[in-house]
Order: sequence, then structure tokens, then C-alpha cells
Amino acid sequence: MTDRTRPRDSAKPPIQRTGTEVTLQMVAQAAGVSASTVSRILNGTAAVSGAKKEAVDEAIARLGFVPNPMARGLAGGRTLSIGVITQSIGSPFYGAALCGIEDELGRAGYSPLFVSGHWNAADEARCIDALRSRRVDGIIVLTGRLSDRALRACARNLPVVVTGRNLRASGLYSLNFDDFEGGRMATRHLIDLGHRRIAFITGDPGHADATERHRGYCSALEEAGIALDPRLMVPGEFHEESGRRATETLLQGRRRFTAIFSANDQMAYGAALALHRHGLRVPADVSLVGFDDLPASLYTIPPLSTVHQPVYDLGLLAASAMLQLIRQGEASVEMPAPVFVPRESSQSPNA
Amino acid sequence: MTDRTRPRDSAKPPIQRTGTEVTLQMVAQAAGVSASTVSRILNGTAAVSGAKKEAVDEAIARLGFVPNPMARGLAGGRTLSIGVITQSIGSPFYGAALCGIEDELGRAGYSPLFVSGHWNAADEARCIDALRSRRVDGIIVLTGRLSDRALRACARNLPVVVTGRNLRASGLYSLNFDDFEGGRMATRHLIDLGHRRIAFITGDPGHADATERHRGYCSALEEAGIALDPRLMVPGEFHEESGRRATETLLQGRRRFTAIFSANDQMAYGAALALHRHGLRVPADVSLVGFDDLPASLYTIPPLSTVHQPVYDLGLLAASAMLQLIRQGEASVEMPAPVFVPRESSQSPNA
DNA sequence: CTATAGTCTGAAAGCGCTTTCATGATTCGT
DNA sequence: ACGAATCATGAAAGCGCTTTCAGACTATAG
Repeated sequence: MTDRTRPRDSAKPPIQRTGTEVTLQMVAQAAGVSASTVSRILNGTAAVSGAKKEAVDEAIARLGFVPNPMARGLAGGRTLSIGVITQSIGSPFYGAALCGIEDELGRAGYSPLFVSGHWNAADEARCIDALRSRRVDGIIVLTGRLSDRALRACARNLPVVVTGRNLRASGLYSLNFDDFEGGRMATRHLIDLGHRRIAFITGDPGHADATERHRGYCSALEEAGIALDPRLMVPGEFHEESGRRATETLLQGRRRFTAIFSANDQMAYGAALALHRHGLRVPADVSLVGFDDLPASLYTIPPLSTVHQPVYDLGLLAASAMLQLIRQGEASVEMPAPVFVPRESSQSPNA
Repeated sequence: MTDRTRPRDSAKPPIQRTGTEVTLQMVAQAAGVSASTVSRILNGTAAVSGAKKEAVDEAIARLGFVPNPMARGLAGGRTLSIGVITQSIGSPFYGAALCGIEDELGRAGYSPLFVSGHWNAADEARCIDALRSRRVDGIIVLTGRLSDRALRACARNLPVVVTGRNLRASGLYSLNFDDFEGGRMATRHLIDLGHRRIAFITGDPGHADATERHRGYCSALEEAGIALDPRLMVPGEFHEESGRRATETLLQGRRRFTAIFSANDQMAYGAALALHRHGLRVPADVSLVGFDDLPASLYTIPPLSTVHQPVYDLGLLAASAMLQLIRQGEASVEMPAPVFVPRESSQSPNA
């Protein structure tokens, strides 16, 4: 009746776990060795004679034993799980990164624990607390709003990998895409095509990547001897609607332009719609260039020229850096350089 | 040196957890009561005198105590975590559902554990094992490929909620959107507009939702006295590229049509691109209707008429059903009815 | 007032695993 | 060939929490 392995058979939870969870103890018994030995084999913590190892492996296979991560975590202090703070599971952009993280972590036997920060520092802080209380072995932060200071503080207790920033601290690794160069490439592409009056829809100024892309835009323009025109730079917030509105503003303004560089693809979609509403064709009347290369950008009409971001790889690398951090205390991975992908949304202004 | 609360300070992991995790034991001591009492207060398992409760609450607050879920799970058999099998964290479609699940579960103090099944029954089975080994308190399956039988078997040990099917079993709750009705509505919309030759791009025939939508299409046509034409029904696989190819096939075929109903939005995007390549305008030359109402469909050119799926709510409801299942052993939630959202991609054929 | 049933409460026994510590079995150096 | 160093192994002590069990009270009834 009080046997906890075959739990409460009262009315409340009519669903019972199989009473037959195989434990390490049972494996030990079946193999005729002690629990310690099984544990050692499981973790490779110490040398074990070949014969016993075989016996144990056989018993594990026969019984279908799966170690209980809870117990492992409790006893060993590790949980083999990594907290991942994303802004919104379900973000079209970070989705691929999550896949990358999952794949890389999975290969190493770790599982990710995803939580959403909702683009909000307070929420993110709460996420960190939640993750720590779940005793994750490390935290990967995808570009959140958290202050650098908060991140550094967190890294004092737990390995932290963060994307979209450049921070250096022990126990902390940051991984950044070259947004500046990407912004430059996109702008240069338009310049090379012959555009001179190139509008720019900025991203959320609170994001480093937004400001970096903006810098890239300015840099390319200056390099080409084109004067910056503040009236051609309108604010956006990285989502479609803000891109649409920004373009409306641009269209309302008296400044002519032959091309728009949008600081991300999602805003470019909004921009395309606004242009369409005004009877302007892309690229015949206005060239349009994005940034991110979301999967959907291959299927916009026309397909969007954009700066490719290897988001999946970003996830992979972040996870890999985390693993390095855990194992060696330091990490070093190399981010791929930005690549511009010309498609059909941009062409010469006079064509 | 052997104090485990301040773990290994050898060379290996140079990152230390704060040695100061507050334990229930410490709270008990601070409040001058036993651990049992603290536990009882934490879980509301038994009556505790007001005075002690206050003292404990105060101690908890003062020490900033957070129960360790690992220990809780080990001792209590529950983990307050729910496994969620999605096909790919990062899917544009399920993303919103994940948010819904996260929100609803969070409100009840549960955390989701997301894993990707990759549209593959074997992977999903592996996911289930992994989740069970992590001792989740229940599993939510978003429409996977797993056989009904496997799901039923799993539900014998663990509460299961599954979307996209109609199954009934104890410990199992299924949650289905009315794809048939949705398909009918979309088709009827086109018929009402005056279309008679309506092509259909099917979804992956392995999915119940695909076949249901197809049935809806057929039903609406029959209802209107329009003969089904197999040459107007082409297979797709729910992703953009398959929609593009399907449309190419359609265009290559000798059968004329004035509208396309695509079994999901993603394929509709592909279809739009194919039409564009052939110089056909949407909706002037061909009307286009999708299914799902992805966020991006608001910003396609032109914005896509489609059947709205309340994906976020689906997640919310699935989570809510899971909570009910855990608490009461049975669940009952109501799915919202499908709603057709006319936008600009469809119009009268003769207009 | 003494039985009798409640109410609280703490001690103690685990949950399944890791890790230290001690031990008996080997191996090596000289 | 003998003590020292090495190695493989098991016993046992937790990790932080829940839950049972039984004891100490307090209230109610007879």
C-alpha cells in the first residue's frame, strides 16, 4: 500500500506510471555487481574490469534501463540540461537556431530547456531564475534584452553563452554575427547596381544588431561618396507592420528614392506590401533588400535579395560553445561571415 | 574539499555554482520547525498552524528559497514538467501553439519540455522515451506521425494530449480542429465568388488534416453540383516548394482553372510564386486561397484569403486539457470553430 | 474527570543516483 | 621474495525533498 514505486491508487490520478521503472540498483543486482560499479560504467568515472563491464552492459540492455535524470541531477549536481532563453518559441527567426541548438546538444547527450523571454528584461530575469531553480548546467541566451551586467553576474555561477553581443568574461562566451559587414554588403549591392538614393528602415534601436546594420549602411554610403540623408532613414521595429508603416512614411515624405534596404526581412515584407498598395513594382520601380534570409524570403514575390544569416548554424555554434565552456571552462567557435544573396527584388534603377 | 555543496574546484569546471543554494532544511531551521512542516506548507498537503505557517513563509521570503525540482521529482514522483512533442521547434505553424502551451502551463506552475519529432514516427518514439526518462508528468503531442496504437499505449502510463486526431481512451485526450469544415468553407468561398473550376493542392496524404481538408473541398464542390475533376487535384507536401511544383503541374496540364485552393498557406506561397513566374496575377487571373492563416499571410502580395486556425489557442487548450487530465483524470475543452478570412487574393473570376 | 477522537508536528525512511572511503587483490621495484 | 604502490570494487553516506508513522496535544463527549 505504501509502496511508492506503484503510486497512490486513490481516486485522484487514475493514470499510473508503470510500476516497473528499472533502477540502477536492479541492473547492479542482475549483473552481480554493486551499484557503484554500474554508475562508474555509466559515467566512465573509473576503470572497470572488462568482464563486469560486459555483464553490466548486457543487463542494461536486457532490462532496458534508462538512468533517471532527476536522481542523477540530485546526486551529481549536473542535470545534462541547458536552459535556452529565446524571445518567443515560435519566432520565425530564432526557430532555426533552436533546431541547431537542439541538434548539437542532443549529440552530446544534453537536452535544451526552452523558455521565452518575450523581449523583456524582467521576463528574461525571471527565466534565468526558473532555469537556475531547475538546475540547468548552463544558459544560452539568444540576443535578449538583459543588461550585460546581469549576464556577467549570471555567468559567475553558471556557464553562459549569449548571441548578438560582444562580451568577454570568464564563464561567458558571446557569439556575434557581423551585422555591420552584412549591412555594408547589402547597401553596397544596391550602390553597385547604380542606386544613389537608398532608403533605410532601421530596426529596433535597442538592439545592437539594428544599430550595427545601420552603421553598415552608413559606412557603405560614405565609402561611395553618397551623402547620408536623414529623411531616408526611418525607424522600424523588426516586424512586418512596422516595415509597412515605415514605407508609408517614406512614400509620404518628399524625398525620392529608388531602393529600400530594410534592416530585416520581416520589415521588408511589410515594405513590399506598402509599395504594392501604392502601385509601385518591386524591383522595377523600387528595389528592395532585406536582412536575415528567412526561409519565407525565397517565396516572396519577387523573391527577396537579402543578407543570409546562418541561423541554424548560429544555434549549432552556440550549443557547441556551451559544451566547450562546460567541459573546458572556455570556448572558441568561429562565426561564418555574412553572405549576400541577390535574388529578384533588386535591380538597376534605370533598367 | 569534499563538501559537495561547493563542488569540485579542480581544473575541470572552473565555473562554480554559488555554494549557497538555500534548502528546505535551512528554511526549516530558520523558522524553527521541521522539514516536514515546511514541505507541508509548500504543498498544502496538510493543515499547519497559522503561526508556523507565517514563520515559514517569512523564512522562505527572507532566504529566497526556491524548491529544487530535481529533489521534488525524485521524492514526490512528480516533476511539474510536461513533455511537448512538436515536429520542429521553429515550425512557422506550430510556433504559436508552443507559445500557447508555455503560457497556460506556466500559469499552473508547470514547465514545458519541448522536443522535435522531425515528422518521423521513429524519432517521435525516441522523444517519448526521452521524455519519460525525464519523468515528465504528461505528454502533449502536436499532430505527430505516431500510430494511434503507440499513443494509446503511452497513455496507459502517462496522461497524453494529442492534437490533430480523434482518439478516445482513458488518460488520453485528443483535440482536433474541424479541417473538414474549414476546407468546405474555403471552397465555398470560391464557389460563392463564382468560380467553377477550382484546383486543389493537397497536403501530405499521411496527415489526417490534409485528407479532411480535401474531403471538405470535395464536399463543397458536390454540394454546389460541380463535378470533381481529378486533373485539378494535385499533390503537395505542406511546404512552399511543393506548392510551387504543384502549381507548375497544374499550369502544365491542359485543364483550365480560375482559382486554387491550397491545403495550407505555405503551399499557397509557393503557388503564388509559380503563378507570378507565369505572368499570372493574383487575384485578377487566378484566385488563391490558403489554410492556416499564418502570420505571414497578412503580408503576402496580395494578402492571402485563408481559413484561420487559432494555433495559439490550440496550444492553450491542449495545455489546459493536460492540466485537467492530471488533476481530474479526464478532460474536456472546446475547440473554436473554423473561420474563413477573406482577404485580397480571391475575387470573382469575371471581375 | 476520564475515555476518544481529532489536530498538529517531527523523526525517519526513502526516491535513484554519485562519490568518497576503505578494503582486498594485483603488480612492481629492487 | 617483501613492502610499496596501484587497481578494482563494494559499502555507505549523502543530494533535497515528500510521506509515512507515531507521538504529543487539544477538544469533545460521556
